[in-house]
Amino acid sequence: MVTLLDVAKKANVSKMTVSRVINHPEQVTDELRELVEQAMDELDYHPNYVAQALVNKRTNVVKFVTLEDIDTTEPYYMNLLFGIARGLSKKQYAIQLVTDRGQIEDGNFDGYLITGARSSDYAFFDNLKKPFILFGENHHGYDYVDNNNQYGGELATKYALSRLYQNIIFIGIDVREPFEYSRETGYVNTLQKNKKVPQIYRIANHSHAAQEVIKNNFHKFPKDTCFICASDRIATGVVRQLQDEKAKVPADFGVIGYDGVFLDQVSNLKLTTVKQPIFKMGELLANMLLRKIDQKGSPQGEALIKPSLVKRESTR
Amino acid sequence: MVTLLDVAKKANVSKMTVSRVINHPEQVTDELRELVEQAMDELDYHPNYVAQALVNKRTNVVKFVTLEDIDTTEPYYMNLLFGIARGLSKKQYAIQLVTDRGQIEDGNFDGYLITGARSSDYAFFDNLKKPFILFGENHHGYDYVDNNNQYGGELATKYALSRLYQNIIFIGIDVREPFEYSRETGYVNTLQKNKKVPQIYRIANHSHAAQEVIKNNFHKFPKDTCFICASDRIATGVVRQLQDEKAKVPADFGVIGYDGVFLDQVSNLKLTTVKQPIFKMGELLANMLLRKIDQKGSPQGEALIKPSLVKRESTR
DNA sequence: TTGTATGCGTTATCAG
DNA sequence: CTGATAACGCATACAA
Repeated sequence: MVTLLDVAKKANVSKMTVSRVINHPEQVTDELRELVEQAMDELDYHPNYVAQALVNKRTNVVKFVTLEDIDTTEPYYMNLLFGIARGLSKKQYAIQLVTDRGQIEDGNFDGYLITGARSSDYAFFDNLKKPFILFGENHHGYDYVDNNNQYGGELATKYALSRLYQNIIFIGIDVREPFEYSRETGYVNTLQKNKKVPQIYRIANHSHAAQEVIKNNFHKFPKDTCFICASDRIATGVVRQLQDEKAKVPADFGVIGYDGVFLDQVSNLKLTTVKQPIFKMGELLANMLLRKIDQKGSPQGEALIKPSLVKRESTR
Repeated sequence: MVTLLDVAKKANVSKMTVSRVINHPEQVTDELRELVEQAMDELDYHPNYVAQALVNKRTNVVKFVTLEDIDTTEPYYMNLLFGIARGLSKKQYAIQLVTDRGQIEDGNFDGYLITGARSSDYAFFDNLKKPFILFGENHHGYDYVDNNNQYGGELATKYALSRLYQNIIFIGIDVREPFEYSRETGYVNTLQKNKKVPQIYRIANHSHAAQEVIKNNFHKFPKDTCFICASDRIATGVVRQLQDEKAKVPADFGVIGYDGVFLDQVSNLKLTTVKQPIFKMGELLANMLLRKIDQKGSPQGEALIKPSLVKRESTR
């Protein structure tokens, strides 16, 4: 392994000069700097992150915590994780996935990335001793990253209107969480502006729950109805049941999903959906946490990223 | 932060004794050992892994490399990753996900976990300077973990026979890789033993490719046929197309998938499938790599885990 | 601007 | 069996 000292010898300087070239290049003369940089190149020097970490009282590790009890096979999270990994890689940070709740405080690490947080978890956050960023909007002052859920709701609703569907119904998730209300708000606002009456169903986030609600209420849905769904899971169930009812999708009935990860593409009909830039969100999440760690825990605020509408086969 | 020295003071010993209690407890008298352990308890001492890593010339980081060009949203890998995380957590190891091929040698780490390797990658492995374990069978002497693919093929085929399907057809993936051949071998052997003639199609691993092959050949398939598929993706497509052909599944046609992660449950018909214990495989993968690192890279051999058959709605 | 000394928390080595 | 010392690679504080 090539160390600072090796470089220092080669460049005929002390190892501190080398260290400075790396961390505070402005403090060293151009002449020496170039000499040192050349030596680093020739020796293919790479800093030892472990040694840096030790002296900086850092670990270069962050924990990824999934609070939601969900199926971790949900592809959604895989994308997020890769985005996070990308963000962390710039500073050579590594991830520990927390699989047991008991591991949350275990070991050495510099901070948390937390996903699947519910309002009921807020008390828990206040006891955390290291900096953290949430994935998912909240309005209690915790730093977070999310897609702009309200904007997403608007996007879907406006598109349904533009395709001249006459009745626009929202099929939401029955959780009392900000992300859900924000999507609904985007839907409601847009309808009101267009002098239409909002109509909302709230169900469990499963395709069969969606099938159920369509089955039970199908007689109430006139032709030219578009369903704005709060997730692709729900949208998949809606499409499936509409087809079972021999309804024509997308000619008579439209369906718009939300998320745009994997599920939207395995559905029998490729879904029109509000796509979250999950990878990018993961990257941002990582960047924010690293900055927060650098700044010794100072607040980072919120970061909302705009989702986009992907037009496919479930709308006309 | 509580250090060795703090514990040492409290226990009135040198820090070396404390260190020994942790690493070589047999070298210290019972009396002192208990004293030290008590002090550690009272102070809630936890070793600093970074300092350990520095002195041991370790990093406590392993890289997770996905060579396959696949959609990283494939849920399969999420489970694997969580299994790996579990395995690594015992020694407080962290993961770096490699998203760019260029990052493979970047930074400091102790070894690799490699998935999605193809035969064409073998040359690449020989240049790796750190220990690695492959996920996925190979027969070139590289250490690996996989499910027992041949056993899985047998399992599916035997079950189809036991359900009295008369024709049993294998829909495989058109890659020349050991995992595929092993699954096929399990199928072929079982049929031969039962004096039936094997029949194999090989297609791309996509549901629409599966739909295609069923569509084009449907007239050749008599009632009482069971399709043994090399993946749940393929099985999903087969089911969908059979339904489109108005064929009765599972009464007249059976379908058995392979993998048992996520997809098998979102299919319209819940799939009978050969389920891989992915989480466990991930854990094993981590354990093997940690052991290999401990043993300075000595060979670990292969680890085959038996898959199991999950009986659901796509077989009678 | 550059170099020297010191310490981060741990473990190996060797002395007692 | 136990303790003092040095070392891992780097960065901060201070001196030159």
